[in-house]
Amino acid sequence: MTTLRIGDLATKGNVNLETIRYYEREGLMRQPQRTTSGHRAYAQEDVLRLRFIKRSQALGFTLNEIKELLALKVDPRKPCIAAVRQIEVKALEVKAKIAHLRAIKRTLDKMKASCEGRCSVSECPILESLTSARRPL
Amino acid sequence: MTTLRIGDLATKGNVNLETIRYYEREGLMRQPQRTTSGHRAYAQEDVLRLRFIKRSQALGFTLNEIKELLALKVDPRKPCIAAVRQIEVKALEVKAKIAHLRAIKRTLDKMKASCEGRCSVSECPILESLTSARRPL
DNA sequence: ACTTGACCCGTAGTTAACTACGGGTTCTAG
DNA sequence: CTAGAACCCGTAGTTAACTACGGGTCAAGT
Repeated sequence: MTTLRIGDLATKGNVNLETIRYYEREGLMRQPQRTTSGHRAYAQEDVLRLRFIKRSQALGFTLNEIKELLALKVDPRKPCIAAVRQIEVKALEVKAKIAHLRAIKRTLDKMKASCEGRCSVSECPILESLTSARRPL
Repeated sequence: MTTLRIGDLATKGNVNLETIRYYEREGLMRQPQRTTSGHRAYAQEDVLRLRFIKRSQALGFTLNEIKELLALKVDPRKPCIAAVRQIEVKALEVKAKIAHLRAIKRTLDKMKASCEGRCSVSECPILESLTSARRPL
């Protein structure tokens, strides 16, 4: 029943106060009630919404994508298929990123193995391999 | 022996011409010779340098890190141990990123498995799990 | 000679996601 | 009652890595 000031919400959500104002401008957080003097008065529900945003972000969603996820929740009777799709798409994206990073890792490991650090800069196979782009990653 | 104009270098390096000017400002590309009229005249060597930058970038190095790598090459007699270190550090960074993304992937996969897309938005375990941050990633 | 494309420079805009600033009100504790 | 924290707003700055713009000069082909 008690409302939260923006500073309280920021503390509860472990974010900067300015971040909340920013999310409001971007349409991620809704416009809260205001006190007569104009201060923002948040409901408990808004803590959950902020948490939703932060958790989604931790899973790799951009703020725009999170906005889409939040839009889904507008009508609670709607089926959630769109949310499932978003998760699937994101999972594929993450999979692709992992594959890319693994390729990079393999190359770096090979480079590392190619030199013990005792040759001179002009002969170092590592520095040489950075110049010759045999296989583009 | 023939020199390249900035446009030629851009084509050879497969980058935007403005990118080369940017790299010059940032100290990644050296100041090239100039024609009497002030146009940049690049040597073949500069193609290699540009390639070095691009390949390093593809391996996940930031421009600042690349600047360090390039600085190593100033004295060709120096040992290359610093380059090896940089590679090691980057390999660890990439490893950590992969681990992080894998954790995210597992969570996304679990979420996906938790719902078939036929429930309503208000009941969907996916959307619920985004609100309750049980385990921070 | 003329046109058109390439180049020059400094500066400003782009993206994402904040974060900070400044100057003015309001709330709260002592 | 007053100090100072917390809030208000709009705007500007941050980071990385470009990319674009505008207004002017230069080079190359017909």
